[in-house]
Amino acid sequence: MPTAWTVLLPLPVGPLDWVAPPGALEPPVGSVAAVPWQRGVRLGLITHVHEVPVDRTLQLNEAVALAEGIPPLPEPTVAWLLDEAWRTAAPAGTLLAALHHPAFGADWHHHIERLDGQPLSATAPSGQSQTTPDPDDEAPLHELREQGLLRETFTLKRPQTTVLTASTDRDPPDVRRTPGQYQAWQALTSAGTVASAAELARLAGVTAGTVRSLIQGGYAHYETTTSKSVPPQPVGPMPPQGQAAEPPPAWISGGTPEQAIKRLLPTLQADLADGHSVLIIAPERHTMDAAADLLEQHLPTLRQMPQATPVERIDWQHAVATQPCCVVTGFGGLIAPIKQPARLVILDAENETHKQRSGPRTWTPQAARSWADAHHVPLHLTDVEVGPETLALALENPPGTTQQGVRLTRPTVRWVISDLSGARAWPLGADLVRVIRQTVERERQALIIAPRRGYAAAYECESCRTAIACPNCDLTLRYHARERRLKCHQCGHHEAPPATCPQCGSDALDATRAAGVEWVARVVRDVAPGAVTYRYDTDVKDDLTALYDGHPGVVVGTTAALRLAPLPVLSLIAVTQIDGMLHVDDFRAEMRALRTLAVLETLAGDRRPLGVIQTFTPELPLLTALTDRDGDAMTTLRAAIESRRQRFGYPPYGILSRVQASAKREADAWSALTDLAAQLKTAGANDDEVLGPAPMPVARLRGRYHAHLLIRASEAARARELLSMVPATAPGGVRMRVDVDARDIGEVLD
DNA sequence: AGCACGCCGACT
DNA sequence: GTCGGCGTGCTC
Repeated sequence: MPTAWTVLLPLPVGPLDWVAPPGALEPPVGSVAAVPWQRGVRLGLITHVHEVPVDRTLQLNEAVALAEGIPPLPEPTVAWLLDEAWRTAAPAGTLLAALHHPAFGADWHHHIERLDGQPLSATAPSGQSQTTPDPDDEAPLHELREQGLLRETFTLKRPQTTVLTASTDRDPPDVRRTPGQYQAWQALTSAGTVASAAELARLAGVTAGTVRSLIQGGYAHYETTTSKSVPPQPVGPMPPQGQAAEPPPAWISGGTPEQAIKRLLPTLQADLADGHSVLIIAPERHTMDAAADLLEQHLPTLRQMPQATPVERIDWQHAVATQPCCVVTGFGGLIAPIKQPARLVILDAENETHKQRSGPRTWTPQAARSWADAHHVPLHLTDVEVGPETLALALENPPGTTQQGVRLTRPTVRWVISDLSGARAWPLGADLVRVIRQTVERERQALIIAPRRGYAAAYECESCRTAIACPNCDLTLRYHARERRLKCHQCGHHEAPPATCPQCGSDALDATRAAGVEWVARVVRDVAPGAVTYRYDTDVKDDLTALYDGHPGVVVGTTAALRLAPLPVLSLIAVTQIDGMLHVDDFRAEMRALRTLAVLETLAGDRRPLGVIQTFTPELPLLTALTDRDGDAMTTLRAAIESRRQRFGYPPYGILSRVQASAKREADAWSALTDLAAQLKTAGANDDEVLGPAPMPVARLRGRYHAHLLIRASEAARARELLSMVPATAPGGVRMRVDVDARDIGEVLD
C-alpha cells in the first residue's frame, strides 16, 4: 500500500494527509516537510506516517519534499503537541504556530527541476511565507507539480558573507608605478581576506580610491561565501559521573529563581552526569538570563537567545539535539528537540507572562504538565509564592520521582497597614510620608508602587462631575501629566485635554482623583524635597544605575517595577493603594496580591525592609492576616481560599474555561452566548457547568461589545466536550474566542 | 492564516 | 450598471 504523510501546518487547521513523494525515504515523525498548499508550497510538521489504500491516494495530493537540515522533533513531543491542542480545543496548527518553530520562520532555497528535461524558469524564489510569490510562474508550476513532473528540494538559506580577497591568478601590481596598490595588495595577501574595501584601506594605510583601483585592475575581487552551520557549544563544566541525589522537590516556594535552581543543582548534576538533558522554562528574558548565568557556573548550559535569527535557532536546535545540557528557554522550548530529557523545570510559575496572550492561549505550567507526562519525566515548578493551581500540577508527578516540595525561608517583612479612610492627606497618608522622610534622611532606598500609569485615572468636570470618556471603549481617559494628554489604556486613543466640559461647558476641568505614578511621584518630591526620585513604569523607565551603585533614592512605579533586580539598600517598600488588587471580581485576586507583595519583598535581597500598605478597607482578611505575625491568621486565610475554591469547583478542583463573544452590536454578542448556553444545556450540560452569559468588566472595547460565558468542568475531557460546541463565529459578525486555562476572568481576548 | 465565493452599498 | 466592502466556508 502507498505511504501517506500526515502533516501539520502552522495555520489554524488540523493535521492533513498527503501521499509521500515517489522514492522518498520514510521520514521520522517530527520532520519538517513541504506540501502543496493553495497553489503554492508550505512547510509543516510530519505528525504521522502511515499506509493508505490506493483509492484514498486518488483524493490526495503528493507531498513535495522533506525540508533538509532540521533536527526532527522527538515522537513524544509531537504526541504532546497534538494532545495539548486537543485539550485547549484549538486546531493543532494554531498551537504549532504559537510555538514558533524556527523552520517556519527561516528562508529556504526552493530548488525545482523538471523531470522531462524541459527548461524551467530557473529557481523559483521562496520567501518567508513559504508560498512561491510570483503569480505568473505559479499557475503552470502548480500544474506541473500536480502532474508529477517536478523534483523539488528545500535547503536552508544561510546568510551569505562577502569578503575581499587577492586574485591568485595575477601577478602583484607594479611596486614602482603603483606603490599604494602594491602596499594594499601585500596587506590583503597576508590577511587572506578582509570584510570590505574600506577595511583594507584602513589596514594598508592607503586611500579608498587606491583599493578601488586595485579591484578594478583585477588584483583583488569579492568572494561570496555561505556561512557554515556552527551549532553553539554549551557553556559550563561537566559534572563527574556517579552523582547520586535524593528525590528533588516537585515545587519550590519562597525564593528567587536562582535560589530554586541552587536547590535543584545536585539533581541536575546527576541528570547530566547520566547523559540526560534538562529543560528549564522561564517566562521572561531577565529570568532566563539570571538562571542561565547561574547554571553556566556549574553545568553545560545552552540558552535560547530571544533575538536570535531563525537560522541561529536551528543551529541551536542541532546543539541541544546532540549533547546533554541544561536548556534554558521560553515557551517555544517545549518543541526543542532535546536529547533525552530527564525533567522539566518551570521558573516563576505564577508569573502572568506564562499565560500566552494569543493563539491557543495556553498557560505554560499546564502545558508543561502534559509535556512532562508525554515524555515520562517529572515536572518541577518554582515561584516566590506557589499558589494552589501550581501546587496541584506539581503534585501530579509519578510517585517516587519527586518529593512533595519545599518552602524556602526569606527575611520577613513587617507590613504596616495604613488606613486611608478619613485621612486628610492623599495619595500618601501621614504614615507613609513619615517613613519616606526617614528613608531619605537615612540615605536609604524606597520603592513605592502606585496602582496605575499616568497622573490620574480620570480627567473630569468639577461642576457636573463628568469624566472624559474614550470614544471607542467604556473607559475614562487617563490623564498623563508629562505629555499633557488624555490616553485610553486599552485602545491607544489619545487626545488633548479639552478646555471646557463637553457636557456642561464649564472650564473647571482637572485630574482630581485616582492617583497614578506621576501624581504619587510629584507628592513624594513635595513631602521629601531632598530625595532623588526615579520613575519606573511602562511609559518611563529611568536609569537606576546610581541606585544599584548604592546611592539613596525613591523609585515610584507600577507593578512593572517588580521586574527589577534587587536594590542594594532598599529599606522601604510601599503600596499606595492595595484595594484595586483585592476588590477585583476574581477568585484569584488574593493569591495574586500575596504574590505581588512577596515579589516586592525579594527586591530587598537579604535585607529586611519596612513595608507599608495603604488601604481604604483595612478590615479585609488578607490585610489583617499580614499584620498577625505571631498568630495563624495567614494559615487560616490560605485554608479559606482553598476551601472556597473547592466548594465552587474552581481551579485546581475543576477547570474554569471562558467563552468570549464580541460584536459591533451588543445584542448580537449576547444572543450568540444565550444560544450557546441553551445548546450546551440541550446537549446535557447542567447549571453547575454553564455560568452565564455575564457582562465583561468593560463591555465596549475598541468599538466592539464583549460578553462571556464561563464553563466549569470537573475534568479536561468534559471541558473539551463542552468547548467543542463553541462555533468560531455566530450571526451578526460575532467573533467567539475560547480560553481553556482562563487565568484572568476580566481579560479581553484579542 | 489565506483565498474564493457571495451578497449588499457608493461610484468611475 | 460595476467596484469593493466583509461575512462565510474550506483547505488533504
